Amino acid sequence: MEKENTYYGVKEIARRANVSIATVDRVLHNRSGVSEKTKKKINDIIKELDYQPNILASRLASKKIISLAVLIPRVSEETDFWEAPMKGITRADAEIKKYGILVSTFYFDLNDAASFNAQAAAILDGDFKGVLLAPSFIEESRKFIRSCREKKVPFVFIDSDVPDEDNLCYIGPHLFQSGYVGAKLSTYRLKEKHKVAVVNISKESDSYNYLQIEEGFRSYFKDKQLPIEIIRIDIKDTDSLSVTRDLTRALHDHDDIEAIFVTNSRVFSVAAFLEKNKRSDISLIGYDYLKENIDYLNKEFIDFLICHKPEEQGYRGLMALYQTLVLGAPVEKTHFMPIDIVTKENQAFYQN
Amino acid sequence: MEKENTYYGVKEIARRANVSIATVDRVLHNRSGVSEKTKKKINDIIKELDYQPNILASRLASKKIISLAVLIPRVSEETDFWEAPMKGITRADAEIKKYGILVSTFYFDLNDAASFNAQAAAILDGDFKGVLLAPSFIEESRKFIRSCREKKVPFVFIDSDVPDEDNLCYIGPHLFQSGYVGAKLSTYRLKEKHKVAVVNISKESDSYNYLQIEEGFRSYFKDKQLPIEIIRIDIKDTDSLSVTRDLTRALHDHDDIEAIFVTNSRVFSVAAFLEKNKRSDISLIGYDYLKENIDYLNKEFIDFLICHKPEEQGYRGLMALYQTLVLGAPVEKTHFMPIDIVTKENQAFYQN
DNA sequence: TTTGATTTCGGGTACGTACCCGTAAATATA
DNA sequence: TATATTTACGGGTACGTACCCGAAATCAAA
Repeated sequence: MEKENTYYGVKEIARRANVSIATVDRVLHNRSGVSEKTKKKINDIIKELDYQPNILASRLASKKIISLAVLIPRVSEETDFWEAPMKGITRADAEIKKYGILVSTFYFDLNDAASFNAQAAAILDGDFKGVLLAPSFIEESRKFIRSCREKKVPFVFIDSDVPDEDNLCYIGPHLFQSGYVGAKLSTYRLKEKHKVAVVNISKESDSYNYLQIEEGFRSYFKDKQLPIEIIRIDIKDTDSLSVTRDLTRALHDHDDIEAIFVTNSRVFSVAAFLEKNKRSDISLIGYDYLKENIDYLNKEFIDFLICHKPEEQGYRGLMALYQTLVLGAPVEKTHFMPIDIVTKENQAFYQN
Repeated sequence: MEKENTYYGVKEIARRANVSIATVDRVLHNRSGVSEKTKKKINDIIKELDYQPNILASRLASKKIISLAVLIPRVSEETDFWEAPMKGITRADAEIKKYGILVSTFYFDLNDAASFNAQAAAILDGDFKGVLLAPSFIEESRKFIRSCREKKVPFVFIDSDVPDEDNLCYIGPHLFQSGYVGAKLSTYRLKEKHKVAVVNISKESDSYNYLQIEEGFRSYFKDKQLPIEIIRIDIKDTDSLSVTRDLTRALHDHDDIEAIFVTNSRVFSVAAFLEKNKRSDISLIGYDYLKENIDYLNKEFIDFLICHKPEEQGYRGLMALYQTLVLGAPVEKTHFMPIDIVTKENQAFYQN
């Protein structure tokens, strides 16, 4: 593009190196057929001119399709949380389609690690140039990304991190600090009893994510040296009967709980319980901008929702792959999402 | 691009219409030299095929530069609020530069409407295809955008709206609801006195923006039927001596104020006052993610900052012009920004 | 030295659109 | 009717890069 005088094209490089543009092109794309001497000469000029490829021309001319795989949980009856990342992915897909990018989505069942493995295998069978994944199953994910690494396929994590991996990027919350924020929010309606509950509604009580959130939650009270008693409530069965049974027992054993902090998006089932039992005196904090949660927020049975922009995570995850594969631009290794505080008053304008 | 079988190019349209691609091109760009009969035939085929231009090819081939003007306040000694929108604008500029877009920025002084007019005139003198502006001066803005409208130059507002104008888009907060959120936040530390102050630190006490925020603030207490007494404090001179003088007087007259809501980003000067007078018992809420404000947030002299993502506004404003001028895509008339609640605990991850 | 194989290199075409310029056809004027 | 003007249309080139294929040069083997 001659619209900017400081940009040179392959023609100028070829002129200075006394070769054809075909040779310059071979060097740019690391194809064979150029002598080491010529290659060095061209690379020096590329560096000297700070050559920047014209992406429009490049993608127009190239017949290569860049296939990307997305590996995320399927939207389930229990939670439609995964609708939001998918929405972001669809948005990014529409934006980058014009560059010859083809996105394929592979869903797995959050309750079935075998489905994750099956879809991971399908991805490895295909010719994908990049992978965006939610590493819900840590060990299975490690196995999958080892294969990606061997094939030199960049991968991006969303929603949760797998520590010490060579991922291109992690885009998700800082979970410890998220729990810390939860603790602060649970103090706003504390009166005198100073007892709060941490509720984990999940088949797995000690997942890596949950532990970090709880650790952050407890740290707040320790840092502030607040005389708060924290009751941990584990609810393994996620159906509403079980939630009712377990909460009934816990609130009977601890009848002076003033606030409840739910560590994931199933806070609506606690809110339903509080509504049914006319316990609007208990402050409730949980996660995620889901329709059920918003409904209880508006009815004031939930005080705060903590949200990490899952839609934006999906969008940014795919854009990170585009940035590295198409633009050849650097990507920030870790992108922590904001820890958003959503209330009844500001929820209408929340951007997930 | 034959990568997607459902996309047809100008060649296919020409083939079906039995004309050359040059004629198709003339129709696509509304240039003269095509008979009505041929034009209709081509347009019918365009509609039938749902032809979508290849933007990469289009901008590569076109020699036209699309100039956009940005008209925003200069960063001042009083506030560097306007750094953030500029940052977003720069980011968008880098992203869309490859499409042949040239962005020029015109700054005005927030204390001098004449500077706004001078820059507006300079913009009208140039050949700009779109304008992004902060309509800080309402009447001057109306005059400017009337000229834009006559020249058929689309314009986008950020930060505040000018009602009933033919702007392409408004990207900014819903100010009434923002004040409403501020009121809710001011209740969290109310104990018994139930008296709160609304502080306006500005040369103009009745600006359109301020009035909407205060109206929202008052509406919250009215809606909840809370027995709250609201004290309005107007501070016309914005230097710290005046702030100290006016706050001292106000707190003397109302020594039972439990919370202060500042209607703009100058909340740091109230925080400085509270710090100096050891008034950590007063809850303080204000606006904007500025360094001074964050410092007082971390020292717990500010409880909450309400933020509207000014950087994102700048980014989206410019992207809206790109969308309409380059992509020919529809743009949503009003885009209300989130009303973000920033606390000491979540500020580190806030995305402005 | 001759022949065959491999490597290096460049011309040319392609991508999908933008736009210039020349030519033919249609229309207006003398 | 002849001439001048205007309109409609198409061929061709351009944009900056990607990549194929053929030719020339170099290297290795007989």
